[in-house]
Amino acid sequence: MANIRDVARLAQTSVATVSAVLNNSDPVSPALRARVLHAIQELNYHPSAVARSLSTRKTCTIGLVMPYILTPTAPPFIRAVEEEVTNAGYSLLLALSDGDPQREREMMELMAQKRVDGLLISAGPSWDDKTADQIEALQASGTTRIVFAARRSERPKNLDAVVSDNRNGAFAATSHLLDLGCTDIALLALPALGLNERDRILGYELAHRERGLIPRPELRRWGSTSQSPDGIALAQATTRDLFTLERPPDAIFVCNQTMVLGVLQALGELRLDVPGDVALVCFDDAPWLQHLPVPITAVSQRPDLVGRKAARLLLHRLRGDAEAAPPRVEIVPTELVIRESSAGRARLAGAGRAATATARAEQVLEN
Amino acid sequence: MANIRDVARLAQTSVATVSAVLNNSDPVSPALRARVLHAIQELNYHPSAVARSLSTRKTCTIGLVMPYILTPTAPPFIRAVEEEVTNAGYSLLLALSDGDPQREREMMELMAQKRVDGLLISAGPSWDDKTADQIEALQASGTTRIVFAARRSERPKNLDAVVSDNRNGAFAATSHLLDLGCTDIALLALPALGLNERDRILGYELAHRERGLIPRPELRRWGSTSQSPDGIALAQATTRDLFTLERPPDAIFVCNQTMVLGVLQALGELRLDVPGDVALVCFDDAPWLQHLPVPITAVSQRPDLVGRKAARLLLHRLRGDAEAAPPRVEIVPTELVIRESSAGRARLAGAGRAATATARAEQVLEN
DNA sequence: CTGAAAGCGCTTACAG
DNA sequence: CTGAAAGCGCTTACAG
Repeated sequence: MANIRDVARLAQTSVATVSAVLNNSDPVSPALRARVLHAIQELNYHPSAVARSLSTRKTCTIGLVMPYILTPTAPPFIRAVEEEVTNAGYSLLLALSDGDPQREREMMELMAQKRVDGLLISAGPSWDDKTADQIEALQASGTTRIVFAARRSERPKNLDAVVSDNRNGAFAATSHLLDLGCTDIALLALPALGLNERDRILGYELAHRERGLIPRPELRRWGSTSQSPDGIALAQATTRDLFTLERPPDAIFVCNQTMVLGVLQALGELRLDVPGDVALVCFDDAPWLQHLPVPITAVSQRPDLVGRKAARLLLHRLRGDAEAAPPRVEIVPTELVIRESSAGRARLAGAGRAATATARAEQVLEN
Repeated sequence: MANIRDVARLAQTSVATVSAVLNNSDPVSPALRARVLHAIQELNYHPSAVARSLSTRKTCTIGLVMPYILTPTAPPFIRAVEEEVTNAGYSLLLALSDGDPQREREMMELMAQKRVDGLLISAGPSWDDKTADQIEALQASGTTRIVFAARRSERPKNLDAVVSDNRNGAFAATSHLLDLGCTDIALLALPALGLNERDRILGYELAHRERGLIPRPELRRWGSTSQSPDGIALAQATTRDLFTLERPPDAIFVCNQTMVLGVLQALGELRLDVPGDVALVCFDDAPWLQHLPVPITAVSQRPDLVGRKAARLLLHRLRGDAEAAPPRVEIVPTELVIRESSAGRARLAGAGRAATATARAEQVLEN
């Protein structure tokens, strides 16, 4: 493959001049520039970004390390990050850790060796201190700017972060159910390993506490993060089990979309009516949730905004404008989109639990 | 940041030796190796992959250029690619063109400049000759090995490719509906820009032709690739329109998941029963499709296998084992998963179109 | 405006 | 086993 010297030779000039026309760094006479451009064409020359990076000590590459891509929020998140990064003239190096802390660390080390200019990290649910130490060392070495995106962790402290408002989303969902008069709200939670998961549980509890209530412990159940049939089956079994309680729930707050399918299946088998017998709210929205026979109330997230803001924050730091500004944690609002699976209950209360309602309510509450 | 010379100095040896312990390329005495390792620790040294790449002329990086990530098949595809690539010691550079040929070309040029060892390309729906020329030049320059993945194109010829069996998937779906006695099968197609889209239409037509039938032209409608509410609304409007025909369809083959929501919405409004009045088959499967009140028959794809095989093929070429072997086109089979939305019709035929069926059939036909 | 040369941080014969 | 040196392909003062 041709290099810059070949081009210089063919254009009868020096490599410095070729470099100048390549980067518009120095003025070059039109005639010479034309000769150079022609030589580039002729030789099918593609300047080596590798050599350029070695020389400039910048790779124009952003790394993104995240645990999963098979979640509903991952694709729009990645899409937004990629868009921002590309528009700023950077490339995106993607690494998926599958939630394995060991892999997470290896991937971060690799990103460091590849000398990415910035690193976007979505902390896996099993994020540990060893990983945090590594991040701190990386950050301290001063070569790579780091921002938590979508999933942060308490360690390291002093790291920029952009995440969804999980707590208020769960708080709004739970408050909504309480407002509707539900008294026994089951929580189908995700293993509380990460901050996101814990914040959803916290929101559920705060909504109760605010009214001087304490949710019954037996109503809190653990689901699975798995997007596969296992996740569905577990939610189904758990729901069945909830209705063997002496005092079964009159509402269920489900912490992810996959589990909703299992819950609905179980409720169908038990011939329980939504929302007549049980109100339902889901964390995270999707088109199909609103096109079900009984549209499901959902906490809608904006993973695209999370990605966009995280990328912009990182890029902003990289430009050096805010090099040493104090770390910033941005919380992207979530929205409660109220649909029949919960709202129908208000009407039913008036009508003394008439037949399955058909009218569709769709209001939006912003946090 | 410390470099290899700093390490050599601290360990009181030469850079060649440090390099040797870093790469296990040459035997080094245990004592010296320990000194080197200690110096590396001490200096928090991360060898520069950039410098290494310049020297070795290999970046251990694979590029992936694809149009969309917001489709149901993209995430499992990317996941599999990333996994294979990572396990082979490579990194993944991801670029999303959004289907814009201009961007597609810029991204490919950038990948070339970054000197990726291999390139996985998912041809956008608007793939044009200019892009094909560029690919050919890239391939000819001999630095980057290229494989079409998930979406190929007729040009350039002689390129490795791994794609889903769109044609047979559509063929199986249509044949299944014809076998059930459907005579007027509407096709809700996607704009026929890419090979994938055209193959689905082709499969629909071949199934008819095999029986000496020719589908009525007014039953073929164009939907949208959009995953947004627009895509749903268009499918909804189109479905309504289909039932203003003098002779409306008794089955609909829908070419993607998003459109199914619009179709179901329209059928609901028209108070048409699935599968009693209209049988329904969807290209591409999803968990929620089988948990709907009437589970939907679907052509199930294996985007993960497509990604895995494409990555492996590329990696295999890179290892040089099959450097110059003739190009290979792998077609990954699709499966028809038969559910109530079509299978129910067989039973109804027997029962003289009784009330909505409730039994669930789930068989699998392999192509 | 243009050109010769040092330097970015590695690897890899090559000589000892 | 170990060390000095050239080379990978750029950029960037620096001198003309």
